[in-house]
Amino acid sequence: MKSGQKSTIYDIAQKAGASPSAVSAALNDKWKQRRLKQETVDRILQVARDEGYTANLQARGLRKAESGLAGMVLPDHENRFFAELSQQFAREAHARGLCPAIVHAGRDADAQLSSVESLIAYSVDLLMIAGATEPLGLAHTCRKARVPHVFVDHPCAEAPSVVTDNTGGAALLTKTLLDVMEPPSSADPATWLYFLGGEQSLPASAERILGFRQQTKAAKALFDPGQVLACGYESDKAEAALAALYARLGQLPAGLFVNSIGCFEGVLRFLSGLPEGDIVRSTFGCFDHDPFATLSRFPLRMIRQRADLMVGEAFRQLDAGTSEPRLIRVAPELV
Amino acid sequence: MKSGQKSTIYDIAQKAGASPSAVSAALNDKWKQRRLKQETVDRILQVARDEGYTANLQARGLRKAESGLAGMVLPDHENRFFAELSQQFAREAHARGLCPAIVHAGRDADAQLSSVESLIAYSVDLLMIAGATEPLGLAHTCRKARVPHVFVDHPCAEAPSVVTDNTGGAALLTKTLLDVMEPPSSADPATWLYFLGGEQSLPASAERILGFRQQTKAAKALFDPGQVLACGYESDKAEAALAALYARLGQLPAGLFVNSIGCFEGVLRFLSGLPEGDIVRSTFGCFDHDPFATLSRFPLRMIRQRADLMVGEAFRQLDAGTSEPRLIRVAPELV
DNA sequence: AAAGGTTGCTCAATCGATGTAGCAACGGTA
DNA sequence: TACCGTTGCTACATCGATTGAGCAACCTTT
Repeated sequence: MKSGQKSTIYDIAQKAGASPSAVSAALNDKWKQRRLKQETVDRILQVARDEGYTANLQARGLRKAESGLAGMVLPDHENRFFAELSQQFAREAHARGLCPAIVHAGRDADAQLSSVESLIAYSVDLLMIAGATEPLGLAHTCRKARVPHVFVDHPCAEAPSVVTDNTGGAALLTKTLLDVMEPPSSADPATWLYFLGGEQSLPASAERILGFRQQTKAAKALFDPGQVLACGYESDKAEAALAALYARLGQLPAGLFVNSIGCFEGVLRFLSGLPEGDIVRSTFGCFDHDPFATLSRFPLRMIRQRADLMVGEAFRQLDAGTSEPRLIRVAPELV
Repeated sequence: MKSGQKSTIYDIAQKAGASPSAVSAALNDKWKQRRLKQETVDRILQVARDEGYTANLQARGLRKAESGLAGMVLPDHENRFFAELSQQFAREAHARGLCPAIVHAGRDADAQLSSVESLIAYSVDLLMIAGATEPLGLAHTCRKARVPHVFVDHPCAEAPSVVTDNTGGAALLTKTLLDVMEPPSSADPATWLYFLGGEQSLPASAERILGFRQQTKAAKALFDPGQVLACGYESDKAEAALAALYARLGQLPAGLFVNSIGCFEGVLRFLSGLPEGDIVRSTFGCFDHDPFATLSRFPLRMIRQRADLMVGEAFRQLDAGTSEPRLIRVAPELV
């Protein structure tokens, strides 16, 4: 107080005429087990309050070999879904009395690894990893350090993981779109439903494509491998791919399943150059959600990943203490 | 290694046939000052590498009375602007060799205070506070703990602060909207430009309203206090307020200055229930930015706060070590 | 009065890294 | 031979909180 320095249990002990151990016990509500008099405890707590004492969590962490920190690693925050994940993570961490430490590590595997190592060096009590580029290495590091960990969004084959039910979500969106469209005919590619965006090699995309195929096949609306345009995740690529499709068909396709919000941005850019009439004949869906996408001038079905449920599931895994691999799928919702 | 436990400098010392001090010196590149033989150092480093040693940052932090953590407190992440702030913060923290610890504290003053205290308890090396509800108390706590701190978005009268030039930005947006609209007439409230959202009592809103008033007055388009609808920041409130206005006017107003992206969401919800023709006669502006909003079905001018510049300025304040109050305004851009 | 139990506390080691102070061995100088 | 300087290292206290072990003082019991 006097010098503006933070006070320690030693200061408090002195002012309260007690020992540091007594102070510690009093502050941690362990005074009954340690058989301190109520009176002594009251005295200590009074002094602590007067001094504005707050524990040095590094010292506690060092002693107890834990930190009270909940670590999260994720690629970035510019994505609505990740933003929701981190928000929910912070909420749940708080509810467990942990302080969230969130690190943006980008998409680079090495950067992600160094972020994980750095969090481990702080003795984080748990680690949630979203959008891991190379999950196996990260899981290995976590296990070596005995840190409870869980993967979200991108699963890991060797650790508990929570992911969106991509196949189911894609199937749902596909079915919804087909229900709204005129029945496609094999003769005319312009009447087909196309899948746009993502990469075959990535599990998430692959699963969505699977869901798309299942439903189009069931509805006898799968005619050609060319219905799936896995052009990548960048908006530019999606814009270009759609432009090419438009040129080939001479018009927009009857239906378009857009694989991510980034791609959808590209789609919107392309559409903004078209006359109104061209657009209203088409049906659009997007596997991702953004409240502002409702702004579009045509009806749009969207799949919203349930960040809240996913984080909840992830914490349940951590609470359960399982470190065995396990894949949990959370159904997304149709908006 | 063998037991999977993390190794310490003591383990390394033993395996390398050296003392813990020597190990510490070697690992911290202080061996020249400590006069260790190159050979010894090499031996130590080799062992450290083999063991996969990483320092216990809590122990180091305890000893050095610092943590290598850069703390940030912000209300939430659902807002694009805050998301950008935190992203930029993480980048800059990283560039300084610090690990970002980002806490979502909501808008509640007590929650924010306890977040700040908690971060201080971890001996964060600096603290950036965005959107503080009651900055003075927070600043006081930081000063008492001698933690360098800076406020962003919501300024503090007693500490370095970086804010958007709200007045200037609002004036710019107002002027832009008025330039596009038909000249409003005092006789017909439906021809007016309205301000929607925010709270008079909050500095940011007050400044924006000031900028709005300046420009509408200059353009002789300020007719009535009722032109400013400070209904709060929630989308529901904004939706309700706009609905009420619509009911009163029998139509949409000629111009609408929406105070934040959250409010704009409410506006969009309301508009989605209206026929196309009703909307095209109005001019919209929003003091906030979202990439998707640029693709809306009506033209929309947006003010984009420069999170990147703001965080940069904020770090410059921290680097300079000034703890004296100082208010830095960063001009936003029109999109 | 000796033995045993309870009450109310304190001592001291511990966590892992850091850094000052200092020790031993050697070479050179007077 | 005694003295000093350099080189290469180690010992030990320290940061602040936690916690097992243990010590007085007091009260019962036989």
